[in-house]
Amino acid sequence: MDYKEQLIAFFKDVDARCILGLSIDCVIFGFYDNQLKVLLLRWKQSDEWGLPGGFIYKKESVDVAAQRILEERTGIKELFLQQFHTFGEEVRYNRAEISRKLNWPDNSTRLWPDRTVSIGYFALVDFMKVTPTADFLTDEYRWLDVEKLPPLLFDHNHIIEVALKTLRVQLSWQPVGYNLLPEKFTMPELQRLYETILNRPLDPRNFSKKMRALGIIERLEEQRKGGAFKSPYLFRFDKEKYKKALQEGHLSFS
Amino acid sequence: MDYKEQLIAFFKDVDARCILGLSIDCVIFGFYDNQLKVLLLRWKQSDEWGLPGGFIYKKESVDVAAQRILEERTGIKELFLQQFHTFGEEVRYNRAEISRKLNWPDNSTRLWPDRTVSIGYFALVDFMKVTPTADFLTDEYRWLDVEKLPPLLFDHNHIIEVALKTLRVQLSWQPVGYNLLPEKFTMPELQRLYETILNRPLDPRNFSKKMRALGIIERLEEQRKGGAFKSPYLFRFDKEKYKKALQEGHLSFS
DNA sequence: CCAAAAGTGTTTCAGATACACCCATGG
DNA sequence: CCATGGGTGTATCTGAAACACTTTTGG
Repeated sequence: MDYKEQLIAFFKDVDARCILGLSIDCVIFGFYDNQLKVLLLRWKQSDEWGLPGGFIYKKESVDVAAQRILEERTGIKELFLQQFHTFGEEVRYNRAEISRKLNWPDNSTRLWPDRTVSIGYFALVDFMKVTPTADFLTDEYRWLDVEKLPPLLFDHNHIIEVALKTLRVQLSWQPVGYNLLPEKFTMPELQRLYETILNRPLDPRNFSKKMRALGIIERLEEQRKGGAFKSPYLFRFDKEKYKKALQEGHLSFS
Repeated sequence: MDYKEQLIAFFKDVDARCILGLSIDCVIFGFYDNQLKVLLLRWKQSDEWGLPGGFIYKKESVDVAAQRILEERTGIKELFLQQFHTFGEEVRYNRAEISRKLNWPDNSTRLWPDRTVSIGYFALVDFMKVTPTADFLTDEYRWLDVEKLPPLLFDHNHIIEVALKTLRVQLSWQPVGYNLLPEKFTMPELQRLYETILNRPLDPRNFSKKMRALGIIERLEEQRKGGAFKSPYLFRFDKEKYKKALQEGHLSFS
């Protein structure tokens, strides 16, 4: 089978097994190199990038489908995953344009629906624990800086914007640090994470004071060596206290 | 045509004009008699109540569909309307049970899809400005107190709960008072509204102080007469200042 | 005159902000 | 020894919370 035939078979299969006209798009956030990153996939035979996504089986809840898609793409089973918006614009893409951008044979989009409503989920993952895997339609993945995204396929730039906005608003009651950082981290790393998401600088004295006051992290004896400067202490989240603080609505930065 | 034939024709029409397997449910909040109310519809030939809802035309954005459905049910064109969650459980209703509850003829649900994903919207409306209208499937409407709802059709109790939770969280940055109250209102009425949504009492001195400090309302010379007690002053929102305060993130009750 | 609801000011406390210097490390 | 980033405490301000009595009205 050549690619064209494979594509047609793929869409026939989707039509048979999945709900029509409804899809899921996942904005997978990671934190690395002091930058907030999004996992993106490059579509086969093209230079076009888009979000990981997929379809919902006829007998499968939407949440489970999102989890499945995420696990397929990242290999992570337990992760923070949240529905944030459903995108239902009348025109979310131009079929001819997509066909051209993706270098698809002319009639391969016949089975592609006229319009698709997409349910957006965002996930927070520990960059280091992820082993990204491309799907049938794509053959390369990359973590891209949220602040420096190229034009993406479909309305994916818009979807990422909405996800980011949601993340900012929810920063006060979501376990952001817990999910985006490795087990051990330094105070400046945690601060950088919050600064990146909020997109503004925070005072290191006040930040550290607040984090320590909440009692959600514990300082380890270890220090991180290697930089040409004072070795920072390592910290670890106290999972229980973190959850409690979130429930009680602390962790807000106004 | 008897009801059975009408039903079949109705669903055939929906199938032809609308997106399959996707619907909209609207939680329409109103405030009256110091209680937060939801607009519900009674389905024809039954005693079962459910939320106003509808389907999305093939060439229509989901937001526009929600607006259209709301206008059809309330007669109001400009209203506060917001998508809050998409409900995609694998089993959101039992077809046989629904058929029985609604006293539908046995084969009338053939055209009814196996499962439907529903996009939830909530609206805040001025109770007095609404002239509710039943739709094809229903023949009576009623405003019910959110705290005293009977078991509703489908997963509508759950949908209302989620809407209410969202409303509570967003109370700090949504124009709740502006949309739910009539043009002129008293301070105790406004306070009662906030108390009802938050489901806890607020101190009248602090409340009034805060509202006045924000400068989003203006006191009129008029007073409301009629009660066997001191006549309260009437207030009116300063629309511009209200919007500004919301944008700046005031109006939070912690 | 009495019951019911409206109206109003001060004190206290907690959390947020502003702010600057010394320390440790590798090169 | 120097450049770089890490680490820390105090004073001030703002907004939230607690709290009780007087006024008006209709019956």
